[in-house]
Amino acid sequence: MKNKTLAKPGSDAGIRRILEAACTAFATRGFDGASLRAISREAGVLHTAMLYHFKTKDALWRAVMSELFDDFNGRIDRRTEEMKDATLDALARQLIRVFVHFCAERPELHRIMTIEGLSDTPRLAWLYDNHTKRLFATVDAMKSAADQTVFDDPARLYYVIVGLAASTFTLAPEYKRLSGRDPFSDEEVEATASLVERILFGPPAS
Amino acid sequence: MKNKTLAKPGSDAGIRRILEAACTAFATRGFDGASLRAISREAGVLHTAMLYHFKTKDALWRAVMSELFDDFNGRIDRRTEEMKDATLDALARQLIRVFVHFCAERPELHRIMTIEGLSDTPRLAWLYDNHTKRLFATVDAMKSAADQTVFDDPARLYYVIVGLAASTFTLAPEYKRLSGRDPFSDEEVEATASLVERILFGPPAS
DNA sequence: GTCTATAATTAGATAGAC
DNA sequence: GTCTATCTAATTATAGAC
Repeated sequence: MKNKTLAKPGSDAGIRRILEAACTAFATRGFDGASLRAISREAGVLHTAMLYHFKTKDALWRAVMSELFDDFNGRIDRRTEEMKDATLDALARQLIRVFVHFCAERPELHRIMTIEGLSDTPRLAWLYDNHTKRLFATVDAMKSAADQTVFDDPARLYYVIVGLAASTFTLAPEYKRLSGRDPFSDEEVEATASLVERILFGPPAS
Repeated sequence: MKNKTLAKPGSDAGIRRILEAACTAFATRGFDGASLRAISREAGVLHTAMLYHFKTKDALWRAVMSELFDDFNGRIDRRTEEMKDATLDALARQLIRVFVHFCAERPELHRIMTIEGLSDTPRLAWLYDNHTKRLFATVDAMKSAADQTVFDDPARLYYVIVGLAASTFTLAPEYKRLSGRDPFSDEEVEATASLVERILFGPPAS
């Protein structure tokens, strides 16, 4: 037992704070631009404590990505379960909305995906094997709900969805300058969701 | 006159090689990830010679961006001049194709725009004031050619165009893994151009 | 204009006391 | 598990000989 206090010093809350700070840092400054020292300062721990928990910068980055994807996949799975009796068209429209709302709530995932997709690194290979493949499969499952004469290829459909659904959130600082609006506001998120839904599946039936 | 030889040692060709190497480096590894020493090694010059010509890393980055945008704007202006007697619909379709082909030929521009759009830095402010505003104006001039019931907002239209036209080239390493295809091949570039044209303006009249 | 040398800072990572 | 101290290497940038 030893002197087990209410909350272990930095173990639990500390690790969560580290993951949060690392997530923000990797998403805004990229893997190279984010320094372990800056992340640890933000999280309020020493950078040596961070290295004790995560061994290397690479391992910290992978932990961040796994946490983000677990969150996303959980939301997709729950909505799919809720809609198990619905038509494919209704399911696809709902999953697109889950996707857009996730991009708005946690833009870090697609920011990091965008940064890492730019060049062929071991991190991209790891992402592809561990997470991108599954995300792609989720998109692929929706393909027959979209207009087959326009979206005939699953890889292209994937980039249409990501490009349309994520870009105003991913590039929020630029979007704010261009539009004068906050892409994370309720109205803007809804506008994004309807735009993507309409382009992919046409006007809603209702 | 002094001893002016045929080609000055590194002035002309050297500066072009530096700009090329810097362009590639900034686009694949980001501003922070691209080191002056790696760029100079790639360009075959000493990093001190580079600093002599460009003073700072920031100034080198701005020179790269201005060169890229000058190239792009020149192509848009030339095509606009060539089409001065055409309908707006025909002009808009042509400009979209210029845009897509430019993204395929020089993916570095939108790769760097994507990296810099992620967070609010002095570089983003500089980009916006010096180049993005004009690019946005070019897009805005095309807006009445698109379906007004779907693309009612110029800022959203901008991100639809960029998201659709650039993403397979910008994220080429990821796209290659997902699709097994080379996005820069003639067939893929044409497929991208037709997809964007179709989504924005509908099936071609001819 | 080019090169060597170096300043000044920061990076990721390790060792060892506690 | 945390903290101090430190190692090695890399970074941007400058000074000054040629």
